[in-house]
Amino acid sequence: MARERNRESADPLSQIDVLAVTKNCHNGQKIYGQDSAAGDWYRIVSGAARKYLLLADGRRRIVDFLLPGDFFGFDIRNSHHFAVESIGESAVTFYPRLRVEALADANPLLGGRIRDVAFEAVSRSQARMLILGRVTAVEKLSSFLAEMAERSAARDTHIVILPMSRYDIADYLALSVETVSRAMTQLQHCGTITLLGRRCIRIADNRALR
Amino acid sequence: MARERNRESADPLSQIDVLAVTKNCHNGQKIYGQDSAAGDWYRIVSGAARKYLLLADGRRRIVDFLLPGDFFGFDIRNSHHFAVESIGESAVTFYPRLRVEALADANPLLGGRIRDVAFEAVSRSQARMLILGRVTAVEKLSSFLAEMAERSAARDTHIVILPMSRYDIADYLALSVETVSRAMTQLQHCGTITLLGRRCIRIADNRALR
DNA sequence: CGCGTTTTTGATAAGGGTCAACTCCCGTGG
DNA sequence: CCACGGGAGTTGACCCTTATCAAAAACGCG
Repeated sequence: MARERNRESADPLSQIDVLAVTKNCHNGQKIYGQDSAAGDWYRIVSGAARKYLLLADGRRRIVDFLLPGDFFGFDIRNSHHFAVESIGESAVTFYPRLRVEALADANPLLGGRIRDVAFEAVSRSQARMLILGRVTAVEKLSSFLAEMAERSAARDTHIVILPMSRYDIADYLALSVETVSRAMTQLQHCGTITLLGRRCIRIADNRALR
Repeated sequence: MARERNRESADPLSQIDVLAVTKNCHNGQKIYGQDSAAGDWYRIVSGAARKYLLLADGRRRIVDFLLPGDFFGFDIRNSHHFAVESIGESAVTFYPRLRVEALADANPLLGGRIRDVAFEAVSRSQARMLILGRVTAVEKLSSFLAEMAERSAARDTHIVILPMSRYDIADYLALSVETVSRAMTQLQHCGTITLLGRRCIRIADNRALR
């Protein structure tokens, strides 16, 4: 009985799962691009993805890293056309937008949850802007690592696994790869972090990171 | 936004106006701050406002300029607490959040429109991130002016009136005031813009701006 | 083991921050 | 009406951070 009540009081958001299809993506595979007819919303199940834009001069700007649980694809109608592609192996759920909206229209609880998800996206986006607004490279990288630690705080908060390459981080922070690398070693020398592997970091001094 | 208001004689969004109160704000007046109980959504009617955050080191980061028609206040539950204050004289409408949500629950069309507003906020936020990600000061300022021209394209697209000070622009672009000023004169020397007044700009070469 | 990619390290030059001085604009009050 | 004052905006000089070019080192994969 108690279990059934729990199921009923479960997140209304799970209602839309019946409409969804989940696909596996390999490294670099495009989930959606500029050309996409864009009838879907998406959610990362496992792995990671990057939302990016190629500038006229050939540079690449990554505007968001998508991690498990993150929804995306709200910005389709935006004048700037982003593309999203998988980082390594990942699993992504596709939600048909029209059918989800129809369901939301019929169910206020679900509609409210979708609003919340959108508001969350706004919050994340503005938090990211604060990172970009920081002055020095070390500050930018520190903020980035703190953000990653917070977002992937499934288990040990002190260990952060970075799914993305240094190039990805550079394009995200608007820095050069070399500067990212230098900032990383500098943080290690200061004793703020410890590099367990090239993409695995232990946060030694959480306070210094923020 | 203005276009959408004109699109149909009865935008479902106008339903929430009956719940709203509009207030006049003077220069620098706080519309909401960290302490706010945060039971409201807001919309700029006239004038402008800045959404900002004071950093530990005393610097100020402006994450958004609010212009007529813009909704804000969605991010109240965010861990980063922003404050919003009026730039010059402005008029702001206050919408009681709970009552608006109740209305949205009862009216799917309204709920959908509110989702759209939230999605728009995401889009704007990501467009802003692209500006911050630009490399040189001239590029940043160019993008900013282009954004302002587009957002305030009520009448002549070529004339842009900046409600905010150079200091505001600097804190928005993560530059120093001096650099903003230098970039402004540089754009003028290149013939891209013409300064009609200190806060009034004519865009001479729209293509060069982007 | 050897090759290519990723990451790190080094040297140089350019762009922006900082400090300082100056000009412009606007409102105030004599 | 004009002088004054203060904030806003501009310009200049100097130093520090970062991008860029270049190369070496570490790692992954066959």
